[in-house]
Amino acid sequence: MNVFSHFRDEIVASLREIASAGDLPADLDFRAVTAEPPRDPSHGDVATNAAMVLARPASMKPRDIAALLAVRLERVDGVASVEIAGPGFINLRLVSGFWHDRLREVLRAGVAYGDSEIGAGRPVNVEYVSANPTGPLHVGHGRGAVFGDVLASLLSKAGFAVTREYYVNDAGAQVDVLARSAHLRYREALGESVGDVPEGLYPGEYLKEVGAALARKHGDAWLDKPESEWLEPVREAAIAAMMALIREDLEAVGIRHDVFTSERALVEAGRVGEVLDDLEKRGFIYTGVLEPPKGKLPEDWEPRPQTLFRSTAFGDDVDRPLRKSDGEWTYFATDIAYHLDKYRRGFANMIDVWGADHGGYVKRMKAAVEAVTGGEADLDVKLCQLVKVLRSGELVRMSKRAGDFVTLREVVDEVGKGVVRFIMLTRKNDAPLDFDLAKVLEQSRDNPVFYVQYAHARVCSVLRNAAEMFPGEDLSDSALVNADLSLLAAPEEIDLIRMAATWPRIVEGAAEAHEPHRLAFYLYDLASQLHALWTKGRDQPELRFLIEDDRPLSLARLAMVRGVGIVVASGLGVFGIEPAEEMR
RNA sequence: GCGCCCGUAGCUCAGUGGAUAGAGCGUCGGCCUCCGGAGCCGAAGGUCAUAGGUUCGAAUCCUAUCGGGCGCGCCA
Repeated sequence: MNVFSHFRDEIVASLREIASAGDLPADLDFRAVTAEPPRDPSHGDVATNAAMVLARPASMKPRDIAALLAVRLERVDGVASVEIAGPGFINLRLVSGFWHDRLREVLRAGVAYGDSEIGAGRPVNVEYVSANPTGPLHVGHGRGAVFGDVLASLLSKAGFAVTREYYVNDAGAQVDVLARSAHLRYREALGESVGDVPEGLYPGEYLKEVGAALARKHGDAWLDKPESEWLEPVREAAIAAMMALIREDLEAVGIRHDVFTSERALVEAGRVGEVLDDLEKRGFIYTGVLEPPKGKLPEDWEPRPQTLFRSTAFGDDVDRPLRKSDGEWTYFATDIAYHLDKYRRGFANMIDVWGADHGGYVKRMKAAVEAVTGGEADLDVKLCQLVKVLRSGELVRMSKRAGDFVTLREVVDEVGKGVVRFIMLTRKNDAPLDFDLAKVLEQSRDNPVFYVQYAHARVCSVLRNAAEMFPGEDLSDSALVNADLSLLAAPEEIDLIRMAATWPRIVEGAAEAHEPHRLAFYLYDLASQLHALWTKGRDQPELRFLIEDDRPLSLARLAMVRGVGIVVASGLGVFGIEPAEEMR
């Protein structure tokens, strides 16, 4: 249960009753009414702004509305008291039994706790990674990869029908460069001395294996032959090899896409021509000459008539070219066809995860989606900022093997996939991220992965101790749910349960905002509160989780501690991280 | 020049239009013979870049300015 949407429903129901009794205007709009945790916990458990937001439309004083509402809210299940405060807030204080019920809910649900129906089974397509098939993934790709993957899991937990998609850019000039680079390595594999890799080709050593494989399979069939004879087959082989490499890299961080869509296949199926014909008929395509870009002028700039999409009609700054001077489609043109393809496959909700360097591309893509779907589809583009890889504060320089960047694989091999997945979400997607290889392995509060994992391990540890202290006692979740939870009455205990019971609200909020990093911050806070209470037990033995001569109280506290462990596990589950049983 | 993102404590950053803006690190002071050590409690530290505006209420929304990052036809 999302406690806050539950009470919001109760509040709105009460408002409707008041309206039908004639004490409020009949046609009030309640959308602005919220129910939230008050910033200051001493104000109670749930606060609503109802009286303040309705005052003006109802032409009444906030306090008068609050008084009417308070009377009814006092009778709502779980409400202990209602007070009107400040400019017109209504603060609800809940009975502790309400929180005990939530704890039972956690224990019954297990890691499914926090699952929500707000998605109502609606399909969402999350497209992420989509790195060019020209080499291994670097850490920047890794951030987008983890972000997209966890966002997908989060949306799935929130009740959406999620498809994880990878768009394979296997049609542009970059894959021809790849083919030439692979052919060079092929010649090398056949004994030729190629020297330094020429400017304009991919220098990465990972292509040596591709060249060697080509040599094994095809012998000297493409040696000393014109490019036209080998370009296509070499390209196919190289793309396949690169995609295999990328999928291994993704597998190493625990990512598997449901769908791989090939750009080349879309082009060859004539889908680009189709969508552009349609746009042309509707008058969104014309031939024109663009103004030269301001600022840094390309050296070979010359005014030239181009096939342009009227993206300015949909909020873009300039109209965008669809055809290159060699007659090929621009990337944008194929991307329009691709997004229409997603829409036709049933996705009115699309999320694209891109690197921040593609920021200038967002407006035109949104414009295009609006144009080709008649405004029926919603595209959200999430831009992931750069990752700076450090070791104890020192910038880590690029690796030779890959060419010029730190590969995702190197980082995963060094610190583990769970750490990579968590750290990538400890910042908002649009803020730059420092990834310190030394710090993320520290066992300290400064390291969020450790701190959160330690909370789960500590819960497991307490349970292990309990099993020794109370041999024969059933300590499973289904047994703990029957513990006498009314014994959990200390404010610290209710606070901890309240925090754990906020999880469903965090899930829904993060899912709606497409912001998985919120989960990381929440888990850190929850862990912090558990550790604090544990430590408090040192000075105040009566607060310890296990008290040998008070079995009922110990069982109740085990239920609480276990509840926290479940929520941590549920959160780590969304992150795709295995919760730790112990920290050794 | 234009567009997008960002500007919050000494540093790194949270903060879904709500009440007295939070956390970690660092600094200072205390605690640490514990269910599992890798920590806990407290203090100091803020013109939320600046100036206007909208609102009962703005770090949050709008406008302008300043500062930083990214991008700016035929790359993807």
